[in-house]
Amino acid sequence: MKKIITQVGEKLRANEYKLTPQRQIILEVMLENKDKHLSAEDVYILVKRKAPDIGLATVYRTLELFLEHEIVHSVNFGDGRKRYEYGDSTEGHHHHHAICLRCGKILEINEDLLEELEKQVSKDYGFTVLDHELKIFGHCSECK
Amino acid sequence: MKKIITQVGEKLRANEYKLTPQRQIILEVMLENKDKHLSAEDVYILVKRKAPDIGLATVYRTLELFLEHEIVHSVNFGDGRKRYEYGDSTEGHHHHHAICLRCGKILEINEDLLEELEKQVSKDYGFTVLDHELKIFGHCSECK
DNA sequence: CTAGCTGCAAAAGATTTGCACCTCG
DNA sequence: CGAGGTGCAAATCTTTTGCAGCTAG
Repeated sequence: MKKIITQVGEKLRANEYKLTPQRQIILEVMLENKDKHLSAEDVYILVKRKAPDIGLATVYRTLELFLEHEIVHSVNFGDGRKRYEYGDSTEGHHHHHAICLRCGKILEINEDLLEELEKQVSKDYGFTVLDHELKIFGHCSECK
Repeated sequence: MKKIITQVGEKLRANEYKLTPQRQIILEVMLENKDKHLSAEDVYILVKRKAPDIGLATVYRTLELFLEHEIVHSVNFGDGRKRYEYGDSTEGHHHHHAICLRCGKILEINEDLLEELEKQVSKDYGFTVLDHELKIFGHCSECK
């Protein structure tokens, strides 16, 4: 994990940004909560435990910064808040989400069977595909 | 269109809801703007032209009511507001969206090549798929 | 040093809610 | 008539912004 923090620091510095203690702590929290789809507020609460003086605005600003630098990516489950997850969505190891409409549980789907569809779309619409996001709605094994 | 309005009226009445003039006008606007991804505010502006006395709260309440009764469905493009479109997403004629990251244009993708993936997901995760939503990000033919 | 950061509080947007009055069925 | 609807304004919730002081490099 130390290594990742150093890498991120370099990535930011290469773009004239600084790796402040606050940013480092937010990064740690994101790393400790992979696959958790944290909202800005969630991150704020977790970060507060390590650094009580941090401000909510800093969390928002940092997450947006990380988003631009593809350190995190975001998903929107339609519940009125943006959620963030560690990892670059353009690196190809993006997963999809299956959302249970009864219990609200979110499963990670790690298969990527969309290549065919992407090819089709670039052919038919002249669209260069950079990323995709798939949400599947239904009932999980426990709820049906 | 008259026919659709009557059908919706019956659907609502069957559930103890009323088809008021306001709701009817909102429905008309949705029908006249299929495939347009209107935000609540967009709908409000369009509805105002036909019925200037309508309130924004009514538009919100009505769209949520239509959503529950599967008269409209909603999409979220991550721009901080919910968008609505006429049509039931569970009927199978859902389309997908290709979003251009340069000009913001949204293309409708009408192919449905996700059946394979859905089968895979029900097999591997015991998840009953009811609906899905796919967004593709990239550059459209004009922007690349 | 100084451009970039931070915390705080205020502002901005989107959506929801309380309430007194109105209306569909 | 009465349950459900409506408009309005106020309230709520998430996210953004202005600003004076702070700090990484």
